[in-house]
Amino acid sequence: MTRQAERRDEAAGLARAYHPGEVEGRIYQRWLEADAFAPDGSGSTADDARPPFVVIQPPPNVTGSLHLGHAQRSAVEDLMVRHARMQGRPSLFLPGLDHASIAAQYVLDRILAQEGETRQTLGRERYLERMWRFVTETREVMLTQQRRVGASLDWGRLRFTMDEISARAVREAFSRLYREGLAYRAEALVNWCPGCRTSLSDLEVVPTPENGTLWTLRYHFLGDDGRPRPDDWVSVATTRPETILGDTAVAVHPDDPRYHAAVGRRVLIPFVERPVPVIADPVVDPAYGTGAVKITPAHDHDDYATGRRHGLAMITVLDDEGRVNAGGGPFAGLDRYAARHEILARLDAQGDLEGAAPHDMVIGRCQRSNDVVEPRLKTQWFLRTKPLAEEALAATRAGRTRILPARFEKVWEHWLTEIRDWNVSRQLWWGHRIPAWYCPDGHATVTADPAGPSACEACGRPATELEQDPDIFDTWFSSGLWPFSTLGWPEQTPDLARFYPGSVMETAYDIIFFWVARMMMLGIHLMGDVPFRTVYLSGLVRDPYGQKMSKTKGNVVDPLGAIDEMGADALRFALINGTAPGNDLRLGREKLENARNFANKLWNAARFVLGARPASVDGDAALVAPDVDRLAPADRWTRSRAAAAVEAVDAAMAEFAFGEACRILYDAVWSEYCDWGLEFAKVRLADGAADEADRAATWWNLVDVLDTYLRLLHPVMPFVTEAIWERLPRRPSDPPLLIQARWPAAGGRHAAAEAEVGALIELVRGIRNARAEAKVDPATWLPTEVYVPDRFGPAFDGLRPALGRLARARPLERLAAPGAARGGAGDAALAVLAGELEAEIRHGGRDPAALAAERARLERDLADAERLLAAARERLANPAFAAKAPPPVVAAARAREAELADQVARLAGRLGR
RNA sequence: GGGCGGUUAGCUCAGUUGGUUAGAGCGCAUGCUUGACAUGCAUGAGGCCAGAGGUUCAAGUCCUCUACCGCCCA
Repeated sequence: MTRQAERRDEAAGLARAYHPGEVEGRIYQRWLEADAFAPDGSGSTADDARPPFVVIQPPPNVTGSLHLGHAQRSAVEDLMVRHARMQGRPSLFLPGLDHASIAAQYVLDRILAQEGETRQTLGRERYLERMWRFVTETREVMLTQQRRVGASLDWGRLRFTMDEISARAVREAFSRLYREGLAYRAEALVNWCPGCRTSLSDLEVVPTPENGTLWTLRYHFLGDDGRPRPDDWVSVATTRPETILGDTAVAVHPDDPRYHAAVGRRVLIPFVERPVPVIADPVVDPAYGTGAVKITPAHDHDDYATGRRHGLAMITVLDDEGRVNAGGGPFAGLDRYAARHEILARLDAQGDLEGAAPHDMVIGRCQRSNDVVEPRLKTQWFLRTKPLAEEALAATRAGRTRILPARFEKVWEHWLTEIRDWNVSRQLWWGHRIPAWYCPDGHATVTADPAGPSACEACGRPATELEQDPDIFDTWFSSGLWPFSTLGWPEQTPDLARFYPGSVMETAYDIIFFWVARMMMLGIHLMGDVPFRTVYLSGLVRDPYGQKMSKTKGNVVDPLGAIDEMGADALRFALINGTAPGNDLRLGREKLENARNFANKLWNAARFVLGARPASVDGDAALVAPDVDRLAPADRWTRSRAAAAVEAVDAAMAEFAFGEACRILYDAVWSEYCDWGLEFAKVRLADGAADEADRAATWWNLVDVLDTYLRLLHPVMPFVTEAIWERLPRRPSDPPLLIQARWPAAGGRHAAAEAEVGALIELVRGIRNARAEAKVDPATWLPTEVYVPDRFGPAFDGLRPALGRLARARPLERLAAPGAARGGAGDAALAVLAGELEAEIRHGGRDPAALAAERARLERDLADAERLLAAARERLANPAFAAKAPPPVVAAARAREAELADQVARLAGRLGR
């Protein structure tokens, strides 16, 4: 950098390039110190008469760390909140953390294993102490990361799903559901993870394709003497030979002729020597295996249903860790897979293993530990979801809650219609303990009182004889209360009255059932109103190849790394720009670089504006809206284009089209404000001949328009906009910080300026194009004559110096009449036609190559125009078009035809035709 | 098996209720240290909007079917 350049930078007070690392921490601190985040903070500029805007943040896992999905959600949520805040709405953005019991235990158990400990060696109490220590450390990681992203969360209202307020809400919710008969305890077949040693909800079981084996085994029929007949058997097919120990029947299809004679007879289950009947049931698929299947009601969901229909015994043969239990005869103590191996070997040895065939199957695995899920009979708490789901469905059908994008409504409908009861018991320690106490007679007493019941509700036995359920709740139960537990429910707090229901629930579409549905069901039931008006579902963030990011694949982009390198604004912009709601996003380096470049562009535009302040303007002067009459046409154009951006961004925001809003602003700032607005103004500001007041007006206009763009961009790029704004002159009525400032009001379009200056811009483009194609050295000034219709005259005169510079035209003369046809092709002038406007560039030379290029360009333009003209005429020639299309469309088509015809004529003339 | 989404420039993606010439970023080509920015400037090339039917004055956009890819549910 030259010395001179350095001095200029000092003068502007801004570094040559935007360095986010130098401003982000300081800016976030300023927001915090100003107390600008809370709706009722001392720095809030909200208008309390306006309706509040509430986003309760989906609480990330306390033991996790921020990934790009979180970053995107935070960016989107923060964008909505900052926008609402600037509109003067009291805006609450409530932060929180989720205890994520099974995930947290999984993480901690692995750490303990490294220390040679286990959950069991520590015991419940010490384990929980350890967990609290652990989450106290990890929670800071998450919170710091949220700040780095720039999320304007109300930290004073930070909540944790395991804090006392949440705990109270959980107890209260459960005891109410229990009293209403919506929570019940029953023995049922549940999904059991032997690794995590807990039951799981249906949603936590991931169906996984597997290359398994289908074995065929022989069960021998019992003879009249009660002994198995060596030569008389039924062949059954199974993928799980170890479960034969729990078999209580063999089933065939009632219409299967192969087995008519077998139904009603009895076979002997080997090893456990159990006689069981052959039954007929239509669920059996005769085409599967041999058409005869073994029935293990205690270890298979389908068999469980069959067993219940036929009143079969349910014999559990596996324990909590997936080992064969004492009922498993010679195999007791073996792991389920070791037992499988052993059983097959012994069946084979005794000639009862008939065959084995490869078999593609789907098995359930634990979402967390990936262990194969084992269905087991357990006594657990369940929620009756049907009535709750109906209320949730009614709410979305009536539009009391809107789901965006709307296509997810179908998925929503289907899931809630088919919903099954929700198993909420978990055999874990880290979570909310179920507030149910049992007396020796088996009566259950449920209470919201943290001290527990004083006596058994049913038989009056004293508390000392009661024992609390050792289980905890499914994490999603407490998460389901989040929209109101965070606001203090069940206490009727002022926050609850003011901020429930929330405005928008923003989350990724993959937890619509896990979480959104549960919040809806519990919110409507317990609060009497939906928890939020809008559900906004984001897409998933993927790597550049479309893969889901995961630690095991090693393709995870660390948001903090991206922020360090590119800046938080760049990350936010990259995560939102050009996205559509519910659509996945592939994020790669290019998008981040593009966003970083945009932030830098904005920074440099500000640098220019600040550095270009005319000497006559006091550096400390307050921003005054410039006198529009005094402005040059280009200034009015710049102003009007900003007004257009306000309109377009408002429209996009109203539809939650945030990606579209970003795109509009990117274009407006870069392609309009910087490329043309600043370039036009540059010339006027440097024009020594111009009136000092005119120069000041132009400069103030640049400041004013930049101020508008900073406001529009602030929700998505809060740091760089705030950093610029703090150096920019502002109105006396403005607050100290941009975060507190008002969103720009719509209005102020200037149609004439847009049309006139727009046409002149096209002319400059045409001239540049002609020069480039003729290989004119860009540095060369060429005499240029321009024709503009009279109505564009004043605009042309006002812009003449700027046009001259941007088109490298000197001298730049105005022709009185269209002149494109004058010279004819082949003279030493380049002809340019831009709409009604024309230019002739005198380049003097008669280089044959340049002449040929010139002619080729005009030929190409003519061919294009003719093609378009033909299309336009064909359209108009259709009588139905004029008859049926709306009049404005027809009028536009006619005008278009005339314009094209004129262009064709002029181009043809120029080419000597 | 049921449902949803995608298929638009070499790549990644926008495209609001059908309405002038389908856009962007990156990449590519050519040329530029032009007084904010090389994280930049200028100019350009590049698209039968997956395929086939249909509705309409008019279809990337609405309907039907097909193909391929992906996701969800069972």
